[in-house]
Amino acid sequence: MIRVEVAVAAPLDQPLVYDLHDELMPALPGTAPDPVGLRVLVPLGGRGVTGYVLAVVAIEETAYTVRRVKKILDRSPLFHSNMLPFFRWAASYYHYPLGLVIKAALPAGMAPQSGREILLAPGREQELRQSFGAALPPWVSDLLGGRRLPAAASGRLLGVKATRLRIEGLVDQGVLELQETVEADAVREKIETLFSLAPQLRTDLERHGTEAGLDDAGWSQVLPGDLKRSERQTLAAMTALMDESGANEVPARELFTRYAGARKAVLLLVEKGLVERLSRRVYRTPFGEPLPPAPQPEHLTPGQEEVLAVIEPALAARTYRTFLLHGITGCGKTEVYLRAAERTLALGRDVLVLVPEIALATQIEAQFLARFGDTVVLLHSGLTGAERFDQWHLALSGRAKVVIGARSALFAPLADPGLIVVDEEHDSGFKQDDAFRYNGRDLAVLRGRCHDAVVLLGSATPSVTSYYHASTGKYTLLQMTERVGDRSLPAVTVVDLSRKSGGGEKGLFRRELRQALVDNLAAGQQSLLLLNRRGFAPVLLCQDCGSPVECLHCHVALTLHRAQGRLVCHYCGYSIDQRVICGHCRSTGAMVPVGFGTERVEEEARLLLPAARIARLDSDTAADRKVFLKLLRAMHDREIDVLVGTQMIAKGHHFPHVTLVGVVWADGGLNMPDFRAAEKTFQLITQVTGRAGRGEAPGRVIIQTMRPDHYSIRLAQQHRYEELYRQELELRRNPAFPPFVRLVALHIQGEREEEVRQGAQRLAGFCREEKKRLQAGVEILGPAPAPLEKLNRNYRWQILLKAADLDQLHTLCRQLQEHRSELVPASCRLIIDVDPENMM
DNA sequence: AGCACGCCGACT
DNA sequence: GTCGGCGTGCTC
Repeated sequence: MIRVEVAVAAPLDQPLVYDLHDELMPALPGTAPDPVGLRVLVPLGGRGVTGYVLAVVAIEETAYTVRRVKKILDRSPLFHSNMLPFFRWAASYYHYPLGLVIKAALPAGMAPQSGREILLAPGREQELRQSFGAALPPWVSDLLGGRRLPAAASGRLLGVKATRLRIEGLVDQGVLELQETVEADAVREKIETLFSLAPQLRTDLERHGTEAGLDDAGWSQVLPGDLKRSERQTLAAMTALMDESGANEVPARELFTRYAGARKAVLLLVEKGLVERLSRRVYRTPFGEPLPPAPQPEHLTPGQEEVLAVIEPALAARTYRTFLLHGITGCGKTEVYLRAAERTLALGRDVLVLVPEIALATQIEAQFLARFGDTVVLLHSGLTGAERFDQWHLALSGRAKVVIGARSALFAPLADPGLIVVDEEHDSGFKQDDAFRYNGRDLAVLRGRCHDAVVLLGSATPSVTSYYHASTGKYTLLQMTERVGDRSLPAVTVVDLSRKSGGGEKGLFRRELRQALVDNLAAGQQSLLLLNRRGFAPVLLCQDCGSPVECLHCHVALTLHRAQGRLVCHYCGYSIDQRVICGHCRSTGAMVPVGFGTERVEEEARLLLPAARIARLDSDTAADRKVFLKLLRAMHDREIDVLVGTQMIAKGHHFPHVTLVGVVWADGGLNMPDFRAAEKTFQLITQVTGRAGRGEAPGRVIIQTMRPDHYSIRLAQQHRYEELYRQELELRRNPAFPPFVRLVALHIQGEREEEVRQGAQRLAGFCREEKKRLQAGVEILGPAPAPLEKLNRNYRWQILLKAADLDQLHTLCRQLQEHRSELVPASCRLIIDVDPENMM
């Protein structure tokens, strides 16, 4: 028996100690296996939960009774022990329980809990039937029908008080039984059956066979005489298939497709020892038909040469270092990533490539696949559970050397990452906004440090924070200022929407943009139209009383989605039919759409360009990855003239035939209560601007805005990143915002308004006292209702903590955690958001 | 997170 | 006087 330390998949801030008994060990192949990294099912209170073995410990005396591990859930560890410092650090930095950090790091659907199945005791049908009388609930009928109730259904029944008592009563009488079970993992490995010829038969065939296979006479020399026709045909099909594939075995599926009679016959052949049956793990792959990769360039640009000359020695040194690669759009950053990856693989180390969203994985994936073939795996939420599970195992087993993926791929089980690339490092998509609020980019830097790896952060518009780190020497700055092939950055025109315009200027497009769209279509070129808001109109107003239609669960206006005929809440997903009656004045008068979204842009574009092929790309149309890929491909094949979309069309895509980009309304983001509003606006405009003129023809960009003089728009127009950075630094000095201070946001949410408000006030009061006690230089802002005060039925308040010294914030957060139960009622949730990205 | 235990209001 | 509501605290 050994004693192990286990992080359980529950919000506990301590690992727990369990005994691992020898009789569970046979589940593990090999001698003296190291249990670290294994999943185990452990008792916790009255149930069984998944835990992760952290270490073998030599604790003898304990103040509590040590319980024993119920079950080992894996045959081999799911992560290398070298990941543990990383997990631990992430847990303490983000004030999130270690067990849940590990759960988030592993593929989903692999943290089973124990449940209870209800079953009928033998011979007690009568009593069960009688106790319910005439009207049998469906579950009772199921039991009488000889079925046992699976854990999920049983859990639902036991959750209802009255039913629970009734069931417990029947259990006491011995009519029903409860049986503890563990749900199976949602995903499992896939095993394929293959058949091969027995060695003896194979050598015989080789001796007698000819290139063209055996004729009847040949077969009869080799084979026993008493074979059925179907057996002979099976062997013939097998040899034919093996000839085609050049392999020594035939997958059962292929064999049966070729010759259906083989299903039975092959079993006879196995019995007779002529054929052998094998099984082999197959890895389900998510690679569809890849986009056509750009060919590998023969020469690197001087800019690429220059930065690689710095990166390569750092790779060879095998020490931690972070580079910030600031390269303008179209300068060929991807090629730098590819060369750096090549170098890393040559050193025998692994490569991790992170992109902010799945859409971009597709582009990068095509390049990496073309260059590195099947050492590449993909990990992101667009994969099915089974695919992700298999891709994960390919990395774990060391067969895959390159992992490409979104945020969560950061946890990929590569044994020895030597290079971690974070593309579009400024993108807020790296920040996860659910319970475990980590920033993928920041954790990538940390992981690099843990593995002595080079971290390469790339962007055309680096985040102010990263650029600041580069200026202080924490990161090394690399610059690329020339576009590939000497292409110039496109000319950008700003159109002032606030100026009252002359006749014929109704609608979304002003004269410049209308004309440009018409001309560009006539020239046979592609155009992009960006508006960072989906739907048809963001608000629907009652004509009589002027009140907007709001979400039931959130205090926000519903967005009209005309294509679906529905009003949709963009925060919680609630939706109703668009034919509503005003809830405020009950007027049945008309409801008027106000404002505009991508659907409306698409509609206006169709009116303006009736002959054009127009498509829309936003999270409504691209919800399905297949549809998304189809749209991208259609764009590449020039089957689309005008692509309308949200920021999704702005990021990273290489569209060589786009020569016009129109930003329909650039100000949306500027009105947000977010100190990064200007930075984000600059990034979005610059990114979308970069989509124009990536091919032979030069590009042109038209930006429509109400605030043509706003510095973020003016500087984006002039391609002046450095100036934007300097402006932002000045603005953030006072009042202080990152990078000069670190932030932690405390979110308190719950269904009862008063409790949330009071909890928030107690929390803020506690913070102020602790600040005094610790003499900390922490600034405490709030409590204040969150900008979206009610969301998903929850009232939300927040407190913002600022400090120049991060350690002081961490100390304060730890104090908070400790006194959490006294401060916030159990009905409210407290979320600690370290380095918040989204201030809403 | 879930589950057990313990204290108060509405009912037999 | 009991049942069942939910708030409080613990889990190796």
